[in-house]
Amino acid sequence: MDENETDNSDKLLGEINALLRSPRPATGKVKAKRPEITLHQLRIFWAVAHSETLTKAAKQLGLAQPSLSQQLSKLESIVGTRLFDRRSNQMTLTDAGHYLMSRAETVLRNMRELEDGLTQFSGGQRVTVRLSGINSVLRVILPAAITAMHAKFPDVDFDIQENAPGDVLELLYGRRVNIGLVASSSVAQASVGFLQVPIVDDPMVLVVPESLDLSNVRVPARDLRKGQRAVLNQSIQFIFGTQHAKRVEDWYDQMLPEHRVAAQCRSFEVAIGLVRAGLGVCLAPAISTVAGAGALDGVRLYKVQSPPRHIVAMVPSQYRRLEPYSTLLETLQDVGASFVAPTLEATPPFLDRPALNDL
DNA sequence: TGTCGCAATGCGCGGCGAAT
DNA sequence: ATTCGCCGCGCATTGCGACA
Repeated sequence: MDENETDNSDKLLGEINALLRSPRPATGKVKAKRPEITLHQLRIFWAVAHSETLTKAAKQLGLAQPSLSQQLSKLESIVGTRLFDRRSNQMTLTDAGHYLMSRAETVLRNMRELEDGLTQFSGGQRVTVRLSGINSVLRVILPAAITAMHAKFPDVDFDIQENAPGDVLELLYGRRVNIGLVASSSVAQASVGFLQVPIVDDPMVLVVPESLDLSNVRVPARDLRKGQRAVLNQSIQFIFGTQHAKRVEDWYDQMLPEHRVAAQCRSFEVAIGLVRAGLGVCLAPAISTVAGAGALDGVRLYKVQSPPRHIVAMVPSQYRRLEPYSTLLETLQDVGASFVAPTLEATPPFLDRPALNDL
């Protein structure tokens, strides 16, 4: 972070308030205290702007919806204009709202960084690392990393949120979490001020019902029975974001040109259940196949010639050298390096060709 | 007499549930 | 989503007793 940005944070909130102070009326002996914009109001404003409804924002903040309504009303009365257009089930920013939004983000970001920066001076006090990531990485990589961290930093707590990749980035950019764990393909472009620390390469695998032996299949139409071909050509797509969904779809189109989408899932547990039941096959990241004992009964995992997904830790660049984040990143890398993918069967001959696109 | 510590009190703020 | 009434909490103020 730019040092000047921190200094400017205080000034900015002060300036917002100063600009709003109109000359006080001469009448009246007692000067009533003028209301000022508070950080609390800015946090609520930010949350509503991002979630677009008071109800969603209230859930996100852990407050009741009426409280948000009241705080927004206060903020609007201080500002002297509407910040949101109220439509049925949607709150959209007005021009004034957009103007405040750009300033509020700076204030909130700097406050968060100020709080985080001060943790290094907190001595024996407890520090909370806020972390958001996709389910599979949180389940497989994180536990070992946190165990190792507890040995080195017993006073560090973890606030862990499981989210879809888009939400992870949203939380990260809004400085509501310190670290995001996502696939690098989820990050559309290089984000200014953020580092991508590589954690683990996660190979893609094809999950099929146990009865569907593909080990010697060179031409499915010739080597498989009609019923087996039907199962192979029913894809159960394991998706999160639209970008990833498109790439997975391309892979199926190239490798199984006769396939049709039987189901779309957002959790591997559901997808693997459908595969086990014989509904179809599923292309999934290997890490997501690591589950509790017995979870992989009834299915086979095949290697595919598709580039691995790269799991990265997204962090604001200034955290790279700040404890305990720095050690946590190193620990995540150590755990990632020692990750052992489940035992996979060799790529079926008919799939033994490279896919055109990265997943 | 001035200072300190503690308890009681009042006020403002922000929370919530219910009603609209 | 907004409004209303109520409740709890935190803070400032006030009053009182103990002490130097």
